[in-house]
Amino acid sequence: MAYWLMKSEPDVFSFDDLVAKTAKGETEEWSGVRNYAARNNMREMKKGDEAFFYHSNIGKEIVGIMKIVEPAHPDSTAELNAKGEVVWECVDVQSVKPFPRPVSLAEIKATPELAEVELVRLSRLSVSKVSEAEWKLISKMGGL
DNA sequence: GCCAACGTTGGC
DNA sequence: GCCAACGTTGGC
Repeated sequence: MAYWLMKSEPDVFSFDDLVAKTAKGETEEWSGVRNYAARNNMREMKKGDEAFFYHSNIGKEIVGIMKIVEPAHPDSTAELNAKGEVVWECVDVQSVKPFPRPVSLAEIKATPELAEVELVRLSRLSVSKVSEAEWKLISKMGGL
């Protein structure tokens, strides 16, 4: 099983929004990603993989865990390219559980073991990889 | 509001 | 295929 981190601006779509959807038995299509590196990461995702939910701009903290319920499929919101192909893809997600204590970007940056985490190293990438060691440490910092 | 980092575009 | 110009993301 692989681990990931996905960003969203909470005033657009927050972790609470995802929790509400999941409670109703619905899934969320992680659409709108228009970056090849992020798309390639989504293509690598498998059903059952878990991902941190990060609030960018507002909060700047990891607030919970979600899971991949459907692997990458064409993004219904994406326009076709000149050849009529779908370039952009997305995965479907549901919430798993919130962090009892959100883990801020400042905290992550202040933790030497997390210096290489892609959230910090590739700050503009909206879908990034998290190693198992990083996953465990951040979960612990979040109170899980 | 500014700026660094990075991706994309387009001229050559 | 290179590179300058420009646009976007996201932290500060």
